[in-house]
Amino acid sequence: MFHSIEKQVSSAFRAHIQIRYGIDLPVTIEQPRQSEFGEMAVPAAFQLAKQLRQAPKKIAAELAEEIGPIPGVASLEVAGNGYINIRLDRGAYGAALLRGETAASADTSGKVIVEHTNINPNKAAHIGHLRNATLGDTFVRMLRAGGQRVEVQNYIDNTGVQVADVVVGFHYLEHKGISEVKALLADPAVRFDYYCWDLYARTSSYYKDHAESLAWRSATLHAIEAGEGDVAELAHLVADAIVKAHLKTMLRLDVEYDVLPRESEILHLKFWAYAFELLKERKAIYLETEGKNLGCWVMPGLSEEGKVIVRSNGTVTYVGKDIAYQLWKFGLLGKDFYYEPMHTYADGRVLWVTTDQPTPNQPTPNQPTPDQPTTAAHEFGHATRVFNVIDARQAYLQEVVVAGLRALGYDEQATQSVHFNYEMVALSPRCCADLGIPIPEEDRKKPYVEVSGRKGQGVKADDLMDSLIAKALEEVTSRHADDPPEKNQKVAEQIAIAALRYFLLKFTRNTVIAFDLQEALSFEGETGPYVQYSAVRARNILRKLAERGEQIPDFATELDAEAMKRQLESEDFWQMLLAASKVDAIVAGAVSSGEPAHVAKYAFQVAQTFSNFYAKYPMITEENREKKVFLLWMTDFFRRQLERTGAILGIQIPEYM
RNA sequence: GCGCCCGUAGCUCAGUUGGAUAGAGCGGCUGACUUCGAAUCAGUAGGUCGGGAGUUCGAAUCUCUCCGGGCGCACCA
Repeated sequence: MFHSIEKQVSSAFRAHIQIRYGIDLPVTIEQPRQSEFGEMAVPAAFQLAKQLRQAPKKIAAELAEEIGPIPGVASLEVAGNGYINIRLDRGAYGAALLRGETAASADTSGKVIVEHTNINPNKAAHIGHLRNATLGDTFVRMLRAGGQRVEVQNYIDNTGVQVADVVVGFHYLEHKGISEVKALLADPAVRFDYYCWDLYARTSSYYKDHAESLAWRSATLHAIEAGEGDVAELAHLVADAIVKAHLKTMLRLDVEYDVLPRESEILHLKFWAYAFELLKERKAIYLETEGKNLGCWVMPGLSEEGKVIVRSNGTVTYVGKDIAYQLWKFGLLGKDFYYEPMHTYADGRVLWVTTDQPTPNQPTPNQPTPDQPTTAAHEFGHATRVFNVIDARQAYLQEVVVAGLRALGYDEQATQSVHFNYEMVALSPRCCADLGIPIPEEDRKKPYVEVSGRKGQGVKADDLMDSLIAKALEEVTSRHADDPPEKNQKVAEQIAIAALRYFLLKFTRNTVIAFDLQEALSFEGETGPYVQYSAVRARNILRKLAERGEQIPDFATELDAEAMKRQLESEDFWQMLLAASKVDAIVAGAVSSGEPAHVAKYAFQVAQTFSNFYAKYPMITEENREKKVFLLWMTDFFRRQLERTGAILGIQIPEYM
């Protein structure tokens, strides 16, 4: 609602300025610092002052005088040195919200691909992976809330060094073959992803002590790349099992995907070979004839020596494969994967995985069948914009990929390739102490410490969630001893996930998170559970009313524009309603700035506003009928807005708290 | 050495893309549960926005410089 008026005001000013001064100015709308100044402020006069060489105050006066009526706006006034402050028509605003007007603006500007999670399938997920997935998933929800078509991809590097190292562990260190690993997988007492976590650490440390054993790694990599033999089969077995474990972990957080493109298919379907020809043909890479990169295919430009794309032994680097993959995402490769369904989510959405050959009797994504209803357009790739949610430390490699697109002449796609970067999750020294991770003396005073996955250090995602759920269950049970345990369990899970997601989202992307277990376990203050608690309280009021034998009023018939106007004369009510009605504006802003944290912050603010409202205005005992109905409507409105905003953050509202 | 990021209240962080009197949570201190459930609310203390210079009507935000921290710059990903 707020957002649509904002857009109207902006375009009205833009049009007027165009006619009046012949200047095309994209008019921005700000929020006045003080609420007494009104609901919106237009600083356009300041920008015009430079070009017109006139005092901003004079221009502002002209604009305010001449612009004429704008729907929803009650008055304009010039303030300060040249601000135009805008007051909204409160009655009309409230009445529109009462009617439930929603500006459903479907974005038709093509499809967006968001690639996130991308965990190496060789061990259990850790806290850093959760930041990636939570950021990516929330951004997807934000885009979808704005009407955007989004495809979620989770790239699986099932042929890389990390998988090879675990295979080395099984094969050379533990002398386990396919049947032994299958036995491990079948053993309910073994958590395979945790097992691999430790095995990977053991392999890494073995390499360190026995440098000659690195030959095992390259032998394994070659076997995997060739795709034949027991070692390759073992690698597939491990990677597939770990991918399933990751999907399960992510599902606990309500994170879902549309398709899993796998590196093995990029290799087998010769995506790289095609991209390689393209790069050579368009002179984006050259064969180095001297120096340390002798015999390599190199992309020039980004660093002094250039970036090696193809090694002197003929194998392709990760960046090379990523260029091919990025081309495919934009539909520029002229090749496609084959697909098969891998999993069906609770809402019927199907998760597809790539394969290297057509699977008989399986519906393919491009040919939906009657029993395979089309929920999204069943054609993967062909995006107009691509967001790659990847750790900031890989910025250089992402630049190389984009430079590759540009060198191939795909400037448009290069600009539409966004590295959605974020800083790492480190651990606070206190947290390391809590977890028994040894840290060097000089690190104890640092705000955070980066721990090593190779050493098997870190916080496993599932362990963290388990701790959060245990803590939440304790809290829930202490308040609801009479409720059935399975219900309390469900509530505890919702609270734990909300706490976790909110914790990971409240920091802006370029802030290093110093993870602290005690802080993450907190359910008070600026946390996910606080947001949930507000929504639950709003719902409780309406339920309490029914328990007292009162009907929930039919708001639309009992309140009209006049009643709204009367009630909203109260500055307090007006400010509260205003705060709660800005979801669309906030989400739109957060999408353009690429900051899910802004949505999290807003959710907290709305929750806080409601808590304040709740404490200040008892409503069940309110005697003035109109006011009572209004208060109840406000409560219901808050509830809806909190649920909506929560849903965008992936936070569910529990039945009780 | 080159490149990118960061420095804001005791702690952890926001700061609407250059706007009006710098905000929040935690922690501290005062208060509020017989009331729609206190995972809450009200109040209070706490700032030379790392230092300096510049750009202009206007700077936490842009430029330069210095100080302090982080991360990259592989024929790893």
